[in-house]
Amino acid sequence: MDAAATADGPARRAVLVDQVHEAIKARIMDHAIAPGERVSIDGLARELGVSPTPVREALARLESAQLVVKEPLRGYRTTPLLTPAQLADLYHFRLLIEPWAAATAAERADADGLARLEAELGAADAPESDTYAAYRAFSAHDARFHQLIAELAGSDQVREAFQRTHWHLHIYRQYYDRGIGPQALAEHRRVADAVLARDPAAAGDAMRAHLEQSHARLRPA
Amino acid sequence: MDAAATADGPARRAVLVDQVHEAIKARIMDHAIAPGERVSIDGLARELGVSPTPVREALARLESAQLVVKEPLRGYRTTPLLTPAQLADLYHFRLLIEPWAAATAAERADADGLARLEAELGAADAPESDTYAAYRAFSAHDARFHQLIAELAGSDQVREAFQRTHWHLHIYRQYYDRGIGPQALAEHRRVADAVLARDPAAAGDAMRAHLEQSHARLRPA
DNA sequence: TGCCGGGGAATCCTATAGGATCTTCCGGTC
DNA sequence: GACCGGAAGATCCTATAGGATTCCCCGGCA
Repeated sequence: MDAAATADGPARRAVLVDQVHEAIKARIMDHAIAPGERVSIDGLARELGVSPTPVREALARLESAQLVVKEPLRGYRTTPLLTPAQLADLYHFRLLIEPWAAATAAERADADGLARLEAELGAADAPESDTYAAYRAFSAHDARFHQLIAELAGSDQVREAFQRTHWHLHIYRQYYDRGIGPQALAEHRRVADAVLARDPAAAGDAMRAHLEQSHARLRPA
Repeated sequence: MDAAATADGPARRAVLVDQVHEAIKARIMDHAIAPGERVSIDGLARELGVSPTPVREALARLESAQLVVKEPLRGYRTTPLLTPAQLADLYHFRLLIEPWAAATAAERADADGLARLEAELGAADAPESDTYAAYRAFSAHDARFHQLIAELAGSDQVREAFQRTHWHLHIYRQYYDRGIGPQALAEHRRVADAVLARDPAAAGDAMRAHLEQSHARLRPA
């Protein structure tokens, strides 16, 4: 109950509102609720078998996280898909912070951190199938990998900033491409190798290349 | 009541929960509730003369914005003050994104944007007194100035990332220094002059210097 | 003196109720 | 055929109620 407490605390699952929050987030991430679609408070309450009160509280949290937007007296909607311009802005933002994080991780990471990085890469290889389950597994690895890089760089600010971008990308990505796992994984491997070799310049370059190629993969043709 | 609608939309003030949200945020910002202090849901409801339901929803929003943290079945607390290490991390993060924003603003801003920048600087000069009201006015100008730079650079991501940092800094700053207005304002002027002169390199350098000096002013002696 | 256990009060959490607002549909009018 | 007005239904918003958990104090015991 100690090492598992990374950011969310030990065991927050005693309260209904947290379960509701996770359930709604999952539905948005999985596109059980499409981007831009209306989200009914009472409807969700009926569907989840709870009262509207915890649903309301969960939606308020999701609003600050920008997964839904609120129109007073009219209800909530899921956040619309990013426009190409917004997608470009988001990747530009990541280019400002993540290459720095990779380079700094190569400088500062301790032995334990490098071991965790190696373990993350090892555990996530070969997303061969093109199924939805495989996609979700890859996406989870992607989130863990980038957050781990930020953590090794010692910056909570960068880690949290990445996390916010990741939610939007997760929603966006499914619409355009699902066969991106192996390519991204190979790029992750190059970043990790540079970090493990303690080569800051190479790590930064590898991360920059990864982000640019990732953006290119998502950009609509 | 029209020009004030910068990012929040025209008139969201028809719903009680929004008023409650603003009221609680103001109390945290003004230190009517100290950092780390417990925040009682029922207590706030009594104090504001409303029922606990909208208070709950407002606190859930503030939780995602990281102004309060929740301990299930125990209640909310205001976010503790940043440690010196966290403060350094936050400024490092700003150094990654804001000099870029200033340089890009110098490249891309249109005539209208430059006029707004000039107006912002002109309207905010001479915070001579050391009163609390003067501090609040300066802080509001500071937020607008940095967000305007991000906006001129064309990046919503940077603008939102700055906004999140500003909330924490606002809370932090009051504990250490209140006579910082004139210095910061002079640095803002240098940034703005470089942007108005369309000199990206100078704008980036001026912003970098501003952030480093701002950090130095806040760092505990 | 220090530690442990129990009881009451306060607080949190979820459900429910009723008033207010919005949406939708339908008939009437131009 | 197009536009406008009103009524029914659904939805949102706020208040209130009751059960569950936690906090706090105080008396008993080592």
